[in-house]
Amino acid sequence: MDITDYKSRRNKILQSIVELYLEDAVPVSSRAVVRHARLNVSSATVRNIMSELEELGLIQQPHTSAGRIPSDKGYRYYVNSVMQRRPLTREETVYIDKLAKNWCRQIERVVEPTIQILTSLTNYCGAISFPRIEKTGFKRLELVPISRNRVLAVLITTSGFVRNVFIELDHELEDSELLRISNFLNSELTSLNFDDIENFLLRKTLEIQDSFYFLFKEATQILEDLIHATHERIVLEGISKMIRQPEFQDVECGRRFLSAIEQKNTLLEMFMKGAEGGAVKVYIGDESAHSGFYDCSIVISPYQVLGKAIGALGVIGPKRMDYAKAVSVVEYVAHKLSGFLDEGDIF
Amino acid sequence: MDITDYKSRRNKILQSIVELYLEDAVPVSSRAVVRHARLNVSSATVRNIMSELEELGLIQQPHTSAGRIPSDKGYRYYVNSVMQRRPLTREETVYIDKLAKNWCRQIERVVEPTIQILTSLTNYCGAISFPRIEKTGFKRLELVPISRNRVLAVLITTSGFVRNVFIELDHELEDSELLRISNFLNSELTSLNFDDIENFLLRKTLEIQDSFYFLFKEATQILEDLIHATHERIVLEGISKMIRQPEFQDVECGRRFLSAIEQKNTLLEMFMKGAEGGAVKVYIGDESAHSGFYDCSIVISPYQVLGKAIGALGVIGPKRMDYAKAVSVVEYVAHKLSGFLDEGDIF
DNA sequence: CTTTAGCACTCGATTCATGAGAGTGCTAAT
DNA sequence: ATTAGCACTCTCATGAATCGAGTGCTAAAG
Repeated sequence: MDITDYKSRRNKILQSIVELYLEDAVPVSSRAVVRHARLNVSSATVRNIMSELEELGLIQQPHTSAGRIPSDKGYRYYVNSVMQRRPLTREETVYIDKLAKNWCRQIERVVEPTIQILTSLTNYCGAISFPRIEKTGFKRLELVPISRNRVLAVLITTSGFVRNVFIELDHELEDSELLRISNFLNSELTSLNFDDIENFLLRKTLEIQDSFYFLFKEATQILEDLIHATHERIVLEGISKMIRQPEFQDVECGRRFLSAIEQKNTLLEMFMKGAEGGAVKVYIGDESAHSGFYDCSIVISPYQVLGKAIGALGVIGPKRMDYAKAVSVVEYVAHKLSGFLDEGDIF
Repeated sequence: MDITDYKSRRNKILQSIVELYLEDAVPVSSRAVVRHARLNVSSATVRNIMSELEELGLIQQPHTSAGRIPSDKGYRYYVNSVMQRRPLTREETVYIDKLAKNWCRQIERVVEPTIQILTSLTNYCGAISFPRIEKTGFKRLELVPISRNRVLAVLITTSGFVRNVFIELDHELEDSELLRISNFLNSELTSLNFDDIENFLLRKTLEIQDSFYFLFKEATQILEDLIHATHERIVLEGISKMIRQPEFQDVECGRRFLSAIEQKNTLLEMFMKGAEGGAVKVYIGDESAHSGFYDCSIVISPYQVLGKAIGALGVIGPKRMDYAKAVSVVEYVAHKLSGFLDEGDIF
């Protein structure tokens, strides 16, 4: 038996351990591996290999004379090198497509069906961060005069989302002046990124002619207010499904988890990080930096508009999660959502 | 000793039992009552009265030779007849006033600080239902043409909230026609209630002159879309605080609770009911109709605009909650929020 | 040299008995 | 009507005994 055969058998056994543990949340014995992996060897042989795997730090024993469970390192190795991508089943894609029909150009109407997909299909917590307006493009601005020095600013982004904010102006403005501002911005900024817009405005401030200066200052203020109006947000659901997972039988473990997911800032930060780069990311246990997620793993994918990540979505499950399935679902949903957002050009 | 003295002593003992149980979540013994209620009688006397209270169904024993805990009926009696209103402390009002400064004319910006107040001050779950637009008044409508047959409708309500929706028109409309529609609606509907508006439109449909008919139909469609755009919603936070209460030591109990609060529909329904009438309502255990809340009590108050309830806010705590405090906090916050909404006339 | 049958050993989980302690209910005395 | 006193009940914590799943090691077999 040459070396690759030998290695592949070891992988097979690791795979069995991960998958059996995923099913039952009970330490896996050598006999169970034999049955599951259909290797034509005895449990004693498997035991030998298992102790190698343990020396490598890929699996561990909760106590002598118990079966083995994967270590964090073991999960990592499994995800990187052993796990096989499992394509979604027909039912799953049908279900996703059905719920995705409910998406429409209103943030809440995107968030809710999406989370529903994630939680129902995985039975873990589903989460999605709101699209970051700075990463998306300017489409159109309307200024509705409300009273002497109060204006309702309505902003439409390239992906078709609307954001509005009441603005107190420093000076009273004529309706015609308001119109001049919005015309100016609409002509200058179309399709610019908000990141770029802030630069653009700064640059422009220097070269602007005097008569226009006041208006321009107001315009800048309005845009700034709009861009920073809604602070970043993240929504998460499916707690009750998650808490039914056997690891949360332990009360303390459950409480730790609940505290962790209520810290929306930390969660959001993690999703921001998950939105960098293009691919699905998997954080296993401690890798997610927040100690409350020690027993969990997180699968995150960015979603994009015109190739630019503007947010992230994913699932938070027990470390013992069905990575293959989670990755497939998250990936597919993110892809589909990105497609939807790209069609946002409704003009 | 005459009968009222006798009754008052019984009440005092019930009160002690409720309050001691509130503190420690441990069945209350006769000795503890003696100490707490400062009655100049022996524990044996208290024991006699306690067995009367038990016969009345106000308290119960988890098992022979344990102390007593209040029954649902006991809590009810306590809330109705024994509990003394406790005014908020200086710190509490200061805290509330400080957070209420963050309120502004954007629903999310009202919801979040409010929930924060409720959860921090009570250590239970805080919840608030979104304002129901049907119960509030029409202030202003803007129609922004987006493309040939697509319009962004922006609606401002009397309490200063904004709602917008994209509308696909059945026919292409000129900008001037759009203007005519919005002018018409703005002049006719000002300050009408949305409930009334739907009637008004129905009535008007019959007497409208032909030339205007098409526009009018479009207008009706737009308003309908706006009114029903956002489905009712409710937000709840503070789960991790709640789950730290000793009754949720029991895993099953915690899971039941978590399942219950994830059923947003049921929760919302309850809050709708809680928004009827003007006063704070207390639902104890089973009274809240949803079995998942069997171990919980709910304190709800409507919040109003111009005397009309448009939503509800409250806390969900263990049955063994500090009713006096919860009622005070919920009442004060609801009152303050109503005041804020009444100032919504920003024109 | 690899594989395996066999067996002793380990350790968690379960069961049962025991005792302590908290609290009651009842009775008889005040 | 109240209370001291006491027997009784039930939970909870502790510890011993047992069971069984699973391992690691050894020696034999392929």
